Amino acid sequence: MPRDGTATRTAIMDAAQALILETGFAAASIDTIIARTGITKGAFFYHFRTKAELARALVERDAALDAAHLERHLSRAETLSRDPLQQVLLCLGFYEEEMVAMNAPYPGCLYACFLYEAQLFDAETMDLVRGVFAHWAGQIGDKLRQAARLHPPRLPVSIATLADMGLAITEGAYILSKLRQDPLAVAAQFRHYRNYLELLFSAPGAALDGKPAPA
Amino acid sequence: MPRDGTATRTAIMDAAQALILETGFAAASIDTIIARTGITKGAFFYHFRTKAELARALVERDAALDAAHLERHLSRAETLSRDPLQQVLLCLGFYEEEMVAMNAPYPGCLYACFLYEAQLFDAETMDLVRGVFAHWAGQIGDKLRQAARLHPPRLPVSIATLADMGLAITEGAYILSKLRQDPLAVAAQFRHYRNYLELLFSAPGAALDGKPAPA
DNA sequence: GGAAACTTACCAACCAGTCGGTTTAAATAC
DNA sequence: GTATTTAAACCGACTGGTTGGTAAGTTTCC
Repeated sequence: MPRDGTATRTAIMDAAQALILETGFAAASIDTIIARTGITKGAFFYHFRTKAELARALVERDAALDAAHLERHLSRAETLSRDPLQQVLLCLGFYEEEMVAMNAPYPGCLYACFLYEAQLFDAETMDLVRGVFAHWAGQIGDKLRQAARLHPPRLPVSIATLADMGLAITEGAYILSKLRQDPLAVAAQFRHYRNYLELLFSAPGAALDGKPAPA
Repeated sequence: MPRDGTATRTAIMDAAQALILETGFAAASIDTIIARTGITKGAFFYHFRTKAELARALVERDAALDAAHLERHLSRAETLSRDPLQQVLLCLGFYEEEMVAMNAPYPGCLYACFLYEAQLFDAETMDLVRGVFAHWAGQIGDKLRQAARLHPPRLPVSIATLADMGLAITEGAYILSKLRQDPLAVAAQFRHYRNYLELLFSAPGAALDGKPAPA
């Protein structure tokens, strides 16, 4: 067996993803990708038959990472608390912690990037993106539905759109963060989402103090 | 004076914007734009010296429309209520009404689209986008700051990021709406934003009933 | 007639993708 | 322990189609 090509493959994918988030997919030429990776055209097309195949591979990789990410946070929250509401709040808190720790401005979300060039991709690739969103909202939605049963919400809300709100907040905050070059923007928005859930599911007169959000 | 070219100019811009929201800016070729507009290449380059100039014109047009849009809603809210909190809630309600009335799935936001291809545009064009966001968050932030003075928030929050949340929710909801081809997704998310503001600025034991949000 | 509003024909640069050839290192043969 | 084999991994020149942009001429309307 000859040398291992997986390092090259991931190097291509890393360079491609970074470039795509700078210029978009259409303008991210293969020539630039291979120049940044330090390889040649032949090597690229050995690993990916077409540019579309690279796109799909990138989405698949991110989807797997994100699913594992959520699973990690959720299971950790489930061991730390028995209350589904607390589990959601903890899980969102873990995401927030990571975002606070971020120093570089957020480069953007590949899913959103691809969505805004949607016509360039085959249906299967976009279905993968839809699947990522559906999975996240589904998992969080399940928890929220359990939470709503135990803690009647103070306003009549649809749980499905409430779970979607996490996705919307995330994507919107990525845009703000990217536009303003502000690494903290995402954490701040996540905090507001968590605030909303706390207020929504708290008893009418409950005291809601604690460590205030940093400015 | 020869014939009027403004009709052609707006036709180009309309066709361009629609196409750009389907494929992104880079993949929206001038050839396709002129084919859809029903003109020739010469006509295009008579109205716009470069493709970048078209991009800037599109952003400028949308920026002016959005500013007028906000101004209209805000002044209407200001005549309907004297309380700054109610003014914000009314203003957001007006946005929501429009989004509920929408039947076609949202095509996407030009600002976000351009942001995800940011490197293709000159700094001035992206500054225009930054300006649009800053203006909206500034206006709503002013109202929220007045509201917070009259109605102490139930949780310690940063007003600036609270105003930003409206932008984040909007952009995120556009993405959800576009991905799922769901015209109602934007209204649902806006409703949650309004819920959050209501809960945040309401007295601890206040009754918050009213017409429930539609499923 | 004169200028704004267009048309047509054209070009150099860049694009994704191809193809025959070369290098590399592990497995096998001796 | 060294020579040979073998296929994966990689190279780089090439191509046909598309791109943004140009320039010189034509139409339209006051």
